[in-house]
Amino acid sequence: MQIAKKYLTEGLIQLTILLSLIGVRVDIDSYLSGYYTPLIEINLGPSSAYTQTPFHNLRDTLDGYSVHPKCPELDYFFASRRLLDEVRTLGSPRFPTQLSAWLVHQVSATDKADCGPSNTNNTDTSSGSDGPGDQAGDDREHLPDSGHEVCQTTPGLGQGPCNSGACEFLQEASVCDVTWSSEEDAKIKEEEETAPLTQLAHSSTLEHESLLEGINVFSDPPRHHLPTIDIDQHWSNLLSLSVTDLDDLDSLVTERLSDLDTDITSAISQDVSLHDAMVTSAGVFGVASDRAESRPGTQQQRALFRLESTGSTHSDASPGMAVGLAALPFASECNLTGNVSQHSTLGGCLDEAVFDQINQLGLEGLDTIDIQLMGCLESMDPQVLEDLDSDSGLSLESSSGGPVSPGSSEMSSSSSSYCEDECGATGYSSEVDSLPAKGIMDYTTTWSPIDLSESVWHDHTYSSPTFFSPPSVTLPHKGIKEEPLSDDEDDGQRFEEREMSRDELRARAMCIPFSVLQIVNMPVEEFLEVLDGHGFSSEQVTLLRDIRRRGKNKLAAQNCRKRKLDAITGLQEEVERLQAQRDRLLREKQLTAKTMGAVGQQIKQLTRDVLARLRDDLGQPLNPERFTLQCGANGRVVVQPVRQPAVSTSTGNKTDKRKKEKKQ
DNA sequence: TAGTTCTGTCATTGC
DNA sequence: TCGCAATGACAGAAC
Repeated sequence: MQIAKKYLTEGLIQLTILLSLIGVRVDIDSYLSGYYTPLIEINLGPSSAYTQTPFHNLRDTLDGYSVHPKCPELDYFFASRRLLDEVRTLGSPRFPTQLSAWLVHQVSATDKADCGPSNTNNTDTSSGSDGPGDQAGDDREHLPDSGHEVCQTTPGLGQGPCNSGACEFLQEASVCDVTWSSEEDAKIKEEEETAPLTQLAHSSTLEHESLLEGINVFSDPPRHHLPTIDIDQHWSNLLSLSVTDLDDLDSLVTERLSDLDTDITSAISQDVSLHDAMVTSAGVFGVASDRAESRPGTQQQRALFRLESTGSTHSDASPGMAVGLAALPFASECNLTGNVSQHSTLGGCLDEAVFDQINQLGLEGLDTIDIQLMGCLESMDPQVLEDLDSDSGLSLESSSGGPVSPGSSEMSSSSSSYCEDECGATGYSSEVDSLPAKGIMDYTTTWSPIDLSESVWHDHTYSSPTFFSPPSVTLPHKGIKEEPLSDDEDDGQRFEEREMSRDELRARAMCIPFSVLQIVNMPVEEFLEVLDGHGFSSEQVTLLRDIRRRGKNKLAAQNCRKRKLDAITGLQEEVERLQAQRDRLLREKQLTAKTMGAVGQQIKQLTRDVLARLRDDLGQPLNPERFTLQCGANGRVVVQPVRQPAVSTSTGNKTDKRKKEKKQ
């Protein structure tokens, strides 16, 4: 029992180490490419109200629309959300590995029979249907064959010792990545057909491998199944793995891990609670088990509840930490583990380790955002939450004209004038900013605590527009704040006229049948054709040219200012980085000086000792003040007279010595 | 009321 | 030569 305890404790320490590594080493591109689909499923799925915000999808993926990459607020928000999402996404594919390790002792041989002899990822349909440990269920709930996948992916996690994902992980982590062969590639193609079934279990392994090796292997397909090994071998492999591959482990995590003690073993002894932990945690990641999450109607509620409970569980952490923690896969598991009273220590350690790592990544900003978001979410009905989730994107889109959010249809209907122009010819961003006031007032009010639409998301999207904008409006930015919309049409018209730009008014006054956006954005050839083909007067032509010039210059100015701000920001970051480097070098310098001083003292002492043992021609000990030891390049040590420093005060002594030497 | 910030515009330069 | 992007400078509005 003692041995088992030791194994389990150390093994869990290693698992925690791996988790901390997960928290640290996040490869964005890999996730975007390798896990893009699950990411989308997770974030767009209704089961996770917190993760539904599709901001990370806005930039590059939606119908040619993209938020301008230079928008600083967007950058910050996207970066934060993306990192958070990535960390959160780690849960579904990675946790199976951890779960497998936890369940090594749980599943008996009978389950093995359920799993089938050859397929390590089959299994345990009961666990699959019931969902313990199944994180893929949520992702695939929306899929027609979700149940099937759940059954088959889950097993890989909860299998017996020989087939557990831990086995695979252990072996693959230490061996497989290096010995990846073409033969396996062939198998990959076959298995890619059944990838949804096996990839989940494998993905965790792959990610761990990548973490260990510092290489992104997310494109790796599922591996073939490895032979089984016994539990002792698992743990020994795991331990050896840690020794060889985890040398660079963060010391902080290691310190935290030292706190793991009896609670861990007791936690390990309760596999059922771990199952439950995985089950309940699945909702957060969008990965569900059928048992716990089979009722779709309760999913959002469960997710929300889980978020709240997570925050309450970690009372020692800041609210933001707690909230952010809920978004993390391991965090939620920790939380759930902590819900089982005996596991609080482990959960706390994991949480702290993970967040220490995250904080080191500079993700503090996540807290502020997520605090606000969760502040809204927690106060709402789950059903409303679901809507708001999309609205969170909408508020962004409302400023950017993006088509993503469900509310966009409403937005476009009410303000189609600009939304048709997905270009984001956002020199006329003021128009876009006014959207919330027109079309989505309800959403705006709902999101008032964050109020992204008002001031945060100034959409200075300067990307070249593909245009089409409706005649009217270049609304000055201030327009939104000044004038609440009136339902009265006359008031609306007057408001519109009042908010029209000067050029728009001029164009209308000159009977120019083009909007400013059209004039500005149309290709030069088309513009020239318009000038020639419509029989405009010289005044009209001049106005058209001026409007086009001013419009383009306006965009250019916005671009220019944005770049300037970016440059300033970059320089500030560079300054901070250099200051930190300077401080570090100064500390190193001081340390080096100290070391040199100590070594010098040692050398002096050693020299004195040696000289004291040497005798001159008269048999007298050598005076350490007059002689010193010099080590030559060949390694020989010779005794040399001390050179007197050429100081003015010692000139007299020098002359005396010279006289003495001459006499001698 | 002065200072700050934001935005639009003009003039200029270089490609 | 023309179109355009980039940018400095200025002015006006809003806070």
